Amino acid sequence: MAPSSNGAAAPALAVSTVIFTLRTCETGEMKLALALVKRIRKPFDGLWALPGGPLNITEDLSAAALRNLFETTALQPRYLEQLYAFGNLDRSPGSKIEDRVVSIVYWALVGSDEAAEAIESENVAWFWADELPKLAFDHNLIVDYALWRLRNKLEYSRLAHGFLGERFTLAQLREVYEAVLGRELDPGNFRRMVEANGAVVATGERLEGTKHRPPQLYRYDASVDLADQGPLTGDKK
Amino acid sequence: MAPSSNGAAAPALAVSTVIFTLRTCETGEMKLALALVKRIRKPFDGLWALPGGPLNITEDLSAAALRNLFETTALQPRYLEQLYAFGNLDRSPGSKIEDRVVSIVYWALVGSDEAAEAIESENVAWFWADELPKLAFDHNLIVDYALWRLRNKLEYSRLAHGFLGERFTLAQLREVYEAVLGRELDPGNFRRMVEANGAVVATGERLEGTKHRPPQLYRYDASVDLADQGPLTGDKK
DNA sequence: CCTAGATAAAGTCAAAATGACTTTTACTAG
DNA sequence: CTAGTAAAAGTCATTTTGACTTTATCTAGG
Repeated sequence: MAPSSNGAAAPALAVSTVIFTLRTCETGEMKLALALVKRIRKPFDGLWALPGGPLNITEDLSAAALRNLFETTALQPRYLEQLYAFGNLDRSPGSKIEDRVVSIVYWALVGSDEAAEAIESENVAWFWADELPKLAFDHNLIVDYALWRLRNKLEYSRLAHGFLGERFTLAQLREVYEAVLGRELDPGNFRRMVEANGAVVATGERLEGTKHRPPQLYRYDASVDLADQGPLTGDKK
Repeated sequence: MAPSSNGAAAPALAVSTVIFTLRTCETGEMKLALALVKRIRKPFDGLWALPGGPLNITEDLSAAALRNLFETTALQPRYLEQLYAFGNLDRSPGSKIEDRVVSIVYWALVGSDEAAEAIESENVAWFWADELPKLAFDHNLIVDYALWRLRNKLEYSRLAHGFLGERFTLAQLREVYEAVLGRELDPGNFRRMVEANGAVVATGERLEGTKHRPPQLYRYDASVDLADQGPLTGDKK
């Protein structure tokens, strides 16, 4: 059961994370962004890559993802889910077989208000999800898959909450959906969908100071889970 | 990038597979079954477990899954997909931390005709998915999650093909759906759903020898993929 | 105070999808 | 020729969906 202890060579194990947030772009609309780090050694020296690192032997997989998320951005995510284990032989062309790494990749959502306080530096930066440069290793493929999962999950879960604060208007919630799905949604139909779903409740409060009819503030019903956390937290109905 | 080569202890990596098939039970109806192997050493000596083993350094993750599937049952699957990476610290209670194993688990579908020829022995056997004994490690949790995924994927993909031969009647296809979902489906509505979906085409041939009106034989439209194979094979629309 | 502009919130309506049925067809067995 | 069976086609009321209209409630500016 422990190949590394019987002398045979074993692939190394790393954990990486795709960290999503929503940020306001030049035109004023919300857009999906993700955090990348610049590589400072071979292979792919100088290219941007997903944050990640080795898994400590005393650390759960998700704990490793949280740790490297915190180490790179100084943030705690609102949502974290395992994405996929990437282990193809050709994912680091030119590397020696002894240096083979299997990456277990997580994806995370960070509140857009908090993301503003995230560390940014020469080597850590946010990129628009639809304008990514060529990334190191197979990381473009990984990001594409993470985007696909995010968009799919949004429809039948409370994922949007991962980007918003405790209280929000339906227009804000709709903005999140529009930014993630990349298309406009009809406000009336969106309201009907959200109200039928039942995961969101009106607080009775209103958001003041708009230059139009003040909207209701809503919150998520705490009895509904944020979303499917994988097999580890129950309730697959 | 390679923690095992810099002296720090690293968790070992293994690949396991949940192998599903459909078999006819005593009452004559199809039921979902899965292949298990009996453990012959500690921990969990004597309990049944998912087939699996270490990942060779020169082997892709899916190749390792195929290899251990073949080694235990002498079968090739019709469908193979990565399920999840299980790496919790407490998944092998009583084991020493140095013996920690992270398992990347795949799930596979095997044709019901072929499954009849699979190896069966004292230590390898098929179990009904709804009548499993207590399994080794966290394998009951893993199987539950695999079942959940199977049932969810069935609805929007051609997964059922994984259990059937090239040509099949709509009644046979419906039987697969009923066995996997565990409930009866209306034949008329099922036909309408399948025809609207368009993944299945009539061959023009009929199945003779029934004691009623002979049904059309259908096949899957080859231009449609069997199902989502994860991020590695494109086409997430 | 009145009006224009904005968006919230509610409502309308036709088309499409769904679930529960019925009818007709084409075979086998006796 | 008849009964039994399941295939295949069709019916129908309900629900869901997408596109759209109307009304309500605020601010800003005259």
